[in-house]
Amino acid sequence: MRKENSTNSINEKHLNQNCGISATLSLIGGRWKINILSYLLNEDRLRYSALRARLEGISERMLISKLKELEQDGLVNRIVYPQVPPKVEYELTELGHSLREILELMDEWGEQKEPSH
Amino acid sequence: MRKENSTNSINEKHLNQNCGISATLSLIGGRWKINILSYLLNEDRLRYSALRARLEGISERMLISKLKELEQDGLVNRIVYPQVPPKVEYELTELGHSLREILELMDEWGEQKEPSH
DNA sequence: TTGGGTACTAACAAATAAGTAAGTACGTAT
DNA sequence: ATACGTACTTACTTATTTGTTAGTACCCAA
Repeated sequence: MRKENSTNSINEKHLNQNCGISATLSLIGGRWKINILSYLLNEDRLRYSALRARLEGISERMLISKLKELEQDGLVNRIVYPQVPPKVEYELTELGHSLREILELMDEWGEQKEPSH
Repeated sequence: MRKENSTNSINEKHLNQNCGISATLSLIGGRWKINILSYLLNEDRLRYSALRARLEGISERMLISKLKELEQDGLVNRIVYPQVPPKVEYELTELGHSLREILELMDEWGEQKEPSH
């Protein structure tokens, strides 16, 4: 779905290869990923439906799509229980956990920047 | 230009108010901002033309637009010298400098994640 | 045989971000 | 009078992300 050779994606690729920050942002950026990561940091394992309940306003398409990206990027594990109705849980990988400090710093920074505003 | 009451922007606003990480990301996210910030962290003050030279592939429209956003968000100061041809320098504000630790962590994380790949 | 619960999928539409190309302004130098 | 250097601006196009709506699959239980 992404155009490999648009200037847009060439620029992105180039920056990701030359700048760790860009590379990091490309994994955790976007509207929902950090929230998914945050819930998983605090609650260990969560079922798909539990995540959906916590992420107010997210659509199923977005949730699935972001979970899939996180999984492909090695930040999240998907655990399938072979039963009906289906049960699927998500948890952070070790790499995912290693984001904790960064996320906590960003949270502090964002909160003290705008105190209740 | 932004639609105040699209679901998209409502979701963003809501998250930014309830999550420091989202708020932080909304200030430093996107394709170019972190690179601008990085150069200013390392080189103190830079002229517009110096920034443009460092940011390979950026268009003038993007550079100006990102600088303007950074300025409006209080991360960057714009210093105008009243002379012709024009001379304008950019530097980080105190708030901008306070991102140093976060950016350094993200850089490390991004680099060790994918060692030369 | 109809409906329920859970985790998805697919086709489409809207919104936003990023990029392209061509200009503007204004003193100064030629 | 023309051209130059610097920091922008404008109008427009393309790319990418996000959201909407309506499904699917599966076994079980009534």
